[in-house]
Amino acid sequence: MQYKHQEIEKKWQKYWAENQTFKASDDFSKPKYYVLDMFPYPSGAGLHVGHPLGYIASDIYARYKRHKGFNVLHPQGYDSFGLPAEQYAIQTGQHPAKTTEANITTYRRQLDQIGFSFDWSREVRTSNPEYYKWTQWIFIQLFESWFNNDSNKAESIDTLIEKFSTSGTSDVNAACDDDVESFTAEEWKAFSDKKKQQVLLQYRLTFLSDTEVNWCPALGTVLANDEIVNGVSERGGHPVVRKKMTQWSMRISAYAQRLLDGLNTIDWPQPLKDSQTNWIGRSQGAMVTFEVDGHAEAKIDVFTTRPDTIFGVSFMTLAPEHELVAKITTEEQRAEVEAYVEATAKRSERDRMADVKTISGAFTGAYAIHPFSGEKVQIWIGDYVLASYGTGAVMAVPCGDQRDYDFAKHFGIEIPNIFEGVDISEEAFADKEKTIIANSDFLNGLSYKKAMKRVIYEMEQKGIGYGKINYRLRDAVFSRQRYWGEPFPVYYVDGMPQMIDAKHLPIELPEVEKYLPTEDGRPPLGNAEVWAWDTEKATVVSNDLIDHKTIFPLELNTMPGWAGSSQYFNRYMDPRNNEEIFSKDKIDYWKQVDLYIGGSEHATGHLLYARFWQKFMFDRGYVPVDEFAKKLINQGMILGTSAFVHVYDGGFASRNADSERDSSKNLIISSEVLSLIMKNINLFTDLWKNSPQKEQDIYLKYKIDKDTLLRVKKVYKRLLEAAEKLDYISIAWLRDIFPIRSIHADVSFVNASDELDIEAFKNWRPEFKEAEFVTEDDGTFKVSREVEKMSKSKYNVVNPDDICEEFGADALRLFEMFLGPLEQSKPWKTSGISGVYSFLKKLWKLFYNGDQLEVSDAAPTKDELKTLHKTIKKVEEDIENFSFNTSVSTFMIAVNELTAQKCNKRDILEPLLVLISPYAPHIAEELWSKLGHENTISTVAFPIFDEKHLVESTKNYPISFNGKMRFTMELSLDLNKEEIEAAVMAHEKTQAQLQGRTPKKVIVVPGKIVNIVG
RNA sequence: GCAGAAGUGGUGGAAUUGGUAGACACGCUGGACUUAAAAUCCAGUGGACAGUAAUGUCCGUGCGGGUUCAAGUCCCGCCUUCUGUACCA
Repeated sequence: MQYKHQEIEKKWQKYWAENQTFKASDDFSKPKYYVLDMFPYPSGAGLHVGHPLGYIASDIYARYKRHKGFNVLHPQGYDSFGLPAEQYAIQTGQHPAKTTEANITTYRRQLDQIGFSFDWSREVRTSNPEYYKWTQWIFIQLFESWFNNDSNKAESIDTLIEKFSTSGTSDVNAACDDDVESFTAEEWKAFSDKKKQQVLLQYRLTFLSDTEVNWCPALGTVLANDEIVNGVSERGGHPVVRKKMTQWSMRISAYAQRLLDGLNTIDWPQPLKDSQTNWIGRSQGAMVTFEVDGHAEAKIDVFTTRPDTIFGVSFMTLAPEHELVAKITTEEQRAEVEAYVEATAKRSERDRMADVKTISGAFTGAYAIHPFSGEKVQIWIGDYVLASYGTGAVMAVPCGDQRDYDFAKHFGIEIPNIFEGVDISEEAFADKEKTIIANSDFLNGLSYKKAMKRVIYEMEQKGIGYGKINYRLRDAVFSRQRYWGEPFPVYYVDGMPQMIDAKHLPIELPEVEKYLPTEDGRPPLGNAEVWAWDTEKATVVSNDLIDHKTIFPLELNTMPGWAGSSQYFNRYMDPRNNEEIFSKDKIDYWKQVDLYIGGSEHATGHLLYARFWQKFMFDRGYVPVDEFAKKLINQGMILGTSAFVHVYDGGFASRNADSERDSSKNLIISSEVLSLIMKNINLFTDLWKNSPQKEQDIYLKYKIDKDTLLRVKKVYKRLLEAAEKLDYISIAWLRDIFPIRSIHADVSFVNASDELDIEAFKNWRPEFKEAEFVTEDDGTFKVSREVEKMSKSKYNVVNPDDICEEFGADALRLFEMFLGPLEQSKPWKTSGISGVYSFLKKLWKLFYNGDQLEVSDAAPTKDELKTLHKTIKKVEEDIENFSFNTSVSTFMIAVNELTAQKCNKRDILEPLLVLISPYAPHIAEELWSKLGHENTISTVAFPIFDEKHLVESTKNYPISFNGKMRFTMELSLDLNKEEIEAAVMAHEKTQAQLQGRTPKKVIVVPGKIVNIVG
């Protein structure tokens, strides 16, 4: 019997589905293991071979853990709300639910054919009402919570109301809006109901606020910071402008410190932790208040990380958008300031970012009062100060900050030096460690650290400032002006948001005619006709019925993409529960994800938001741990190996002098021919110019040998012939230049030896139908290769369907792992797959002799046992270290050795199959059943490594001389150092190496190496 | 600019604590089988030099130094590539 991958793989995929082999049980007595892949978005393009890489790795690990006796949870589902389906709906009018469903079907088929051990009974889809019911539920919980800075955790809003009614705001230390007012308990009690709601909204963990948002006119929506790349939308590259809108936000900033601290408790890749740390952007410093001269009511608050340099302040800079600008600008300066403000507003975010070098600004004419010295300092505006960071104002210390320094130099502002023994004539001095403060009153002579402490103390004494930790992390905008997302469970009474009672959830997405924003600029849900909340019947009713008494309008925004993916990992633990988000006993058993695998692009989006929600859920007692994923691995990207053909792009020598260059007549040159031409371009030009030279002179002039000249002449002749076929005389040869245009060829037309199927290429690209192809000497045409991202536009996409068809899922799985370390990005080359495919055939042949299954029950030999146990050891270590590439090599070595040993012993082959089964599950199941087993191999115990089979009595010692290995020598491991040395010195080759010299030293490391020095 | 990762044959990569550099595979070369091709199998394959040959010598892990009996691996300085991030006060 031959190894027939197609038959075998279909058979076992069917078996697994029918027997629900990979269904995770809720048997709480077994140890659990939770392996999760990052939530896939089912795109219309389907999978390419790069996508399953992480899934294969996690699947191997999941299967391995089953062999190790764990109750494994390995679910899969779909992040099925999202922009592409909606964009498609706008273009075609098709309901996004429909296209999403179709995409999921394709996706599922592709996943199934790779043989993943997913527990599909737990599948979730974020766009299913039964699922988003719980996304809405969490939103309500956030609304009903506030963050108590004193307890450092989220609490029910009731405890805040309690505080307000007993002691007003005096006892409240909360994460809240900046502009909250203070009141007493009596005042609180006297507030109207609406006023109370307004106040509470400033404290809730999800809240409405007028925020400056990133508005993308082309997409008609607001984008989060991480959805913007270089000032344009990540999706589609559309421009983004800043705009004020009323939006739901999430008070993630309350968790900044805990999100930072939590990073120390989880096993995540350092680069990922670093980017979260950066994103959170903690900086320690002080808030300082500056009075403005002549404006008693105006105060400028600044945040600084260098309060120790406060005596170096020689001016202040406000962001052009700062609210005080208009107020304090003097009449003389007004025209200039207004012109500058207008000019900055016009500049797009992108321009501002691209243009970091240009220094610009304007003097307001106003002066601030230095809080310590009482001196007057100029107030400027400049666009290097960002309105959105800190307070939108800085105290400028030109001697200690390069940007302030540059600004001061540019505008001729004074640069006082407050550092001892430092020259600041060329640049600012920012080295904290070497700082000694001078010319600074009470700070003179102090180091950075001491000055910091002292100055903050003085500020607090004088009431002009205080020590503060600032975070870059902004509250996350949670509203999107989209159709295809979770609706908010919110209606509005008198402009105040009200939560719909959790028992009425889900609030389902309404039907709309058009998926675009309404004509008056409301979000797409503004098109819905049945979108009002009847508080008496507790149901969604027609908009006509809105009376603002019992029937109210519903929220028109929807939730962002990250809403559904911030809780799905917990929902998988109990996905069909309609009573609770998950039951307590299940979350207590499964707890958290043990291994999470996915791409690094989610570093500051999904992975930060999900951690935030988890911490919130932990605070409110819903989950037992405050980090959702113990260990995380970023799989690298699989890149494509693009193929290029090179089209000659220069002139031709024509028969008819005034004939135009005909664009349909092309010369396409094979890659090795091309490099010969490039290297010897001047020789070709000389050949064309017909300057006859002696061969000897050519060799000398061009420094080439006879063979090269011969090749050059051959190629030259072929080029002439090709030009002639195109009706030209020749290429118009130019000295030093051979113009070419490189164009992508579809990789499916190229074989393992980089040879192009010319006919296929011509059919694909009809404009080259008439082109002449200049081939290699052997008549083949070679493309050149380059590694690029895998993408349709580069024609280097490889589809896993084709691979599964031709080589099978097992080969695909093995090959993806074999390519290289999981975390690294690496290029895909389909030709390499033949290696793992023939490995599978060799494995098959260990069991089959022709059509005959031949497996012996005889006792294995010592060598066979050694091969087996060395493989067990290595493979187990590899899996534990996620070094899957090396275990594939190990399998190959094992099978090569067993083949050489002609081993067909059951006692060897059975454990070998278990080892291989996580990697190549189909062939393992098939051979396992052929050996007479009735049950699946997937839960058979992993073989146990036994050291005794690897114990050696001798060692083949490498004998080196001055560190260079010269020969090896078989010696007993029982020998001690002296005996080894004696044996080595006695060896004739040693004497030959020494040539009579006496060694200075002989290093003997028993069991390892011998090194003779001298 | 800052942060992180990585530079090893023609290619992907291996060498887990400093101890035989290049495992395993692709590709290539030669051979067997075949009318032929594919598939399969066998042998060789880092470079240079010497030798009919067995074999031997030298060079070799981005570059330059250092530590060590011994360095791809450790230390110092530089170069290149990739990834992330950026007027963050």
